Amino acid sequence: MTNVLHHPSKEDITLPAVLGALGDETRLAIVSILSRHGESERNVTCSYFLNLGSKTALSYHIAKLREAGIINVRPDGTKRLLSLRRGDLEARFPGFLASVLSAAPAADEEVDA
Amino acid sequence: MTNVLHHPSKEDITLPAVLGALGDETRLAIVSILSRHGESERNVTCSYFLNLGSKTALSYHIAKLREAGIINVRPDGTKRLLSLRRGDLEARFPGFLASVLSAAPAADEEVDA
DNA sequence: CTCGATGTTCAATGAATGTTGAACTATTAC
DNA sequence: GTAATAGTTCAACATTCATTGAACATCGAG
Repeated sequence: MTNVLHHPSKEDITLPAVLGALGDETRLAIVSILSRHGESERNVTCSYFLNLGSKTALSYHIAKLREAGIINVRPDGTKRLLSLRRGDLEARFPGFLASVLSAAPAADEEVDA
Repeated sequence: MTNVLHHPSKEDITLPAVLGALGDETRLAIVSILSRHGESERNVTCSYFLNLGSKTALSYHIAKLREAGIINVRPDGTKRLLSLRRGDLEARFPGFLASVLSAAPAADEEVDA
């Protein structure tokens, strides 16, 4: 059925949805870590965050971030490549993402490498 | 009992708490309206927001904003004067409040004046 | 002191949230 | 083909969240 992942268009990203999505430690950590991985999607998949929770929980959180318009999820084989929607967020809420990221917790990323 | 309203000190304001508090339409509207009322507390009391919900609901939301460190609540007689903690928020998360406020919904403030 | 106004507290309620494990789909490797 | 890998979906569950109405506390005015 809905095999296509829905992403809100830039203009459909709303502030309450973004704030709500980021108001969770796990999701904030995902975004923070994601921001430290260069521009495009680079080998950052869902399982990259398994240290933050079970794969079911991650699926849930990542869907929330996607539906809020914060991240992009692109299927690549059996994996999903994740990336921050920096441009869209900056266009929609100038300065917002930068201020959040600069204040985001150090995010002791302990990754299963 | 605890007749004194607790406000977190500047350094105890955390990003997840702030994001969580702002991830609610009613509270975002309160903050938005509050930001449009000059610097200090100026005749802006809890009942100023009665168009946004019942007084019980407002008491709840205003307490949330206070506990998150977003607003200051100063008792004045039987009223409480509300004000944004602009300085503390700016010191803690530079640029954050400005970016949120500039993107916040127009806040059709219909006040019982 | 009594009244009216401003808010808070409490218990109850329903909705939304986040987590889990099992089952499932889809792709890749062999 | 089978098996392994990567995620999703589902039902169940516990927790938190937001709202309501009733009762209460506090202050100012008269």
